Amino acid sequence: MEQSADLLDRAFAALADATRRGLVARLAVSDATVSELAEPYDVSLQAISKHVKVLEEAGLVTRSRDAQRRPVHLKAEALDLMSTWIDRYRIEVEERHRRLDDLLARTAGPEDQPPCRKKDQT
Amino acid sequence: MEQSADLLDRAFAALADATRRGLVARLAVSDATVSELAEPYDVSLQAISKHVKVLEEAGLVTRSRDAQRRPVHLKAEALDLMSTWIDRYRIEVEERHRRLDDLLARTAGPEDQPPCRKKDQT
DNA sequence: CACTTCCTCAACCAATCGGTTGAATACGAC
DNA sequence: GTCGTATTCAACCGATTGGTTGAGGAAGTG
Repeated sequence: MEQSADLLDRAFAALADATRRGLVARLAVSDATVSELAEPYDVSLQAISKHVKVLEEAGLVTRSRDAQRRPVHLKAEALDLMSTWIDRYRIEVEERHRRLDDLLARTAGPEDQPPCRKKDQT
Repeated sequence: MEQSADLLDRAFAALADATRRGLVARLAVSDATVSELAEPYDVSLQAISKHVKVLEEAGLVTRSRDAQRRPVHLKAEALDLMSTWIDRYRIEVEERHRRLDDLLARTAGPEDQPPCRKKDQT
């Protein structure tokens, strides 16, 4: 297995699939076994098992053992890592946007202003 | 809600690549052309152009036209969508974790605690 | 007009992905 | 031990991905 891939790579890739996002949503409510997770989906149990493995390798879930069962548990840490990454740049660009709007509003005040293209807001 | 599923797919997939995350980080500072974006990377210009296209189809960036240049602009909206999705379940699982800790702290006080099987409470 | 710059399209290739089916493992019950 | 349940492993397949090279479009300059 290629272990060198970044954790963010795998975390984002893991959530790029609607089925896996569904599993995460389900696991946010409570831990569940693979069989329980597979129940709402019209795919094989092996497919869900693969999905859980992807989530596990992305650090999004952990699995313990309880007899034959392998209850899956959602971890907040990887979600936290992703959220932090996104918010860093989201805030940065929103901040930049706000400053640009300020500048435009300031310059457009007293003077006669040619049609000034502000943000392309629909 | 379901309309955004496809967009979430593409947004998460877009950020699953370290190069594209690098482009987003660069674009958070300021808009840039494809050539400028490609400069730090040791791949062809076409490869970066493809990456930008992926970001665009994920709704993460827009492109305008300025003579020959196609300046790329980072949009906060898609980042916001992803952040919102993640935080919903991140908070949910953290909340659940906190409640479990509370329960354990409360119950573990006076009594000696046998391994307590907590089944799915659905 | 030709020339240059910036960028995209098209074809191709190897690797990965999401799904399948079939076999194998791990555990508890009988 | 055998049986049943839960889960994973292995092999395969079609589609997608990230990269390449080569050609070409779009716009400003001499």
